[in-house]
Amino acid sequence: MAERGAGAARVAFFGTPAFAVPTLRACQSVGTLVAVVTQPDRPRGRGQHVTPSPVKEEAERAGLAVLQPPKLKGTDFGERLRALRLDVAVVAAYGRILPIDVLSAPRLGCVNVHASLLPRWRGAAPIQWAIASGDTETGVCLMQMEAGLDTGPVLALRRTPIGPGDTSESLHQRLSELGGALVREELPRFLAGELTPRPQPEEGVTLARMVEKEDGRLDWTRPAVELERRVRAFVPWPGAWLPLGKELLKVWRAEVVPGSGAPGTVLSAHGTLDVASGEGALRLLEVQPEGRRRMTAAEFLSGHRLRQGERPFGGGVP
RNA sequence: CGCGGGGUGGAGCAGCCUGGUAGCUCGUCGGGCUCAUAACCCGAAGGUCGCAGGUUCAAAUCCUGCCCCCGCAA
Repeated sequence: MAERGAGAARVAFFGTPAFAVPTLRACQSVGTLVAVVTQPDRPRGRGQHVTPSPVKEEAERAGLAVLQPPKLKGTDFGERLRALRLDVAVVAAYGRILPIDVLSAPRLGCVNVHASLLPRWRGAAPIQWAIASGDTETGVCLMQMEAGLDTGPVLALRRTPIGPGDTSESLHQRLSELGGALVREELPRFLAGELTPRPQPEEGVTLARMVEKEDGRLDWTRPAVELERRVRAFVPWPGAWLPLGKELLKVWRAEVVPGSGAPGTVLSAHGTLDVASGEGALRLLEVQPEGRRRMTAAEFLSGHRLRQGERPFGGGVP
């Protein structure tokens, strides 16, 4: 079989959310995109309108063929991919596990763009858990996929620091672009056989499980530093939140301040809203009651008279 | 037609069920008090109650339609 130049490489792309779009564009610049695979249009958002994925929208703008198989496992999809005589498939946040027959369909297999420094944060929500855990550095990995979840050898990576002001939104944005750059620069080298797959070490494996609504609940018995990280980690979804009467109060921005008291106790309600935690206090800077817009703590306090010593947000201790 | 909350002086809210004088906290302006202050006192300005129609002697309030914002869900 004759060597093909990188520009002629036959590439398939698997991806779904906005995170994957820069990588999709990178693939276009590296080879010939034979197929773009994304999740089926689903009811989304308020009103539950059936909406195409960001990747599908981008692919259609570019006039690329889009495939939206509802199922991969136990179908002939692997076979259909094989028929495309692919050199490689690039996967970025596709959102489904690829079965063996799909992974082995391209000549060089499938490579994945993963938003963490593997083996740390394998799994669904690496960005959120990196922030929530207080990591000071993260990055993107280009890895060779195998049957296990994010277990394959790493081909190349890019690092980026996590700043004290980073949120999942800002990191998401940065890593998304870094992922695109990674593929644009390293995929040609992979195709040329210039990259050495490095197996992931056994040490340091962590799993970034999918984030649930409940993960956003602020537990006042925890240290304030941890609560503040959750605020940044779970923006924009599920958001850090507190029960307030029968409703939810979302916390968009907060900072750690000195102070102590029974967890959940309001320490200050004069312009600033400080609440005692298990260690230190959390100053709520920007909040959002259900059905209302985001507002500063001072605005919130104008209409919700809270007093020092109250525990309006649940105690954290039953 | 997925479920639900909301749009009231500059800000955040109450009032709506049970139509009948536009209310609260803050801010703004003027004055006073205090060594001082997130303090306190006195006074003032500022509102087509999202838009349009309807019912009524009378609509922020009841009915209909529309616009906009948001939570749940994903």
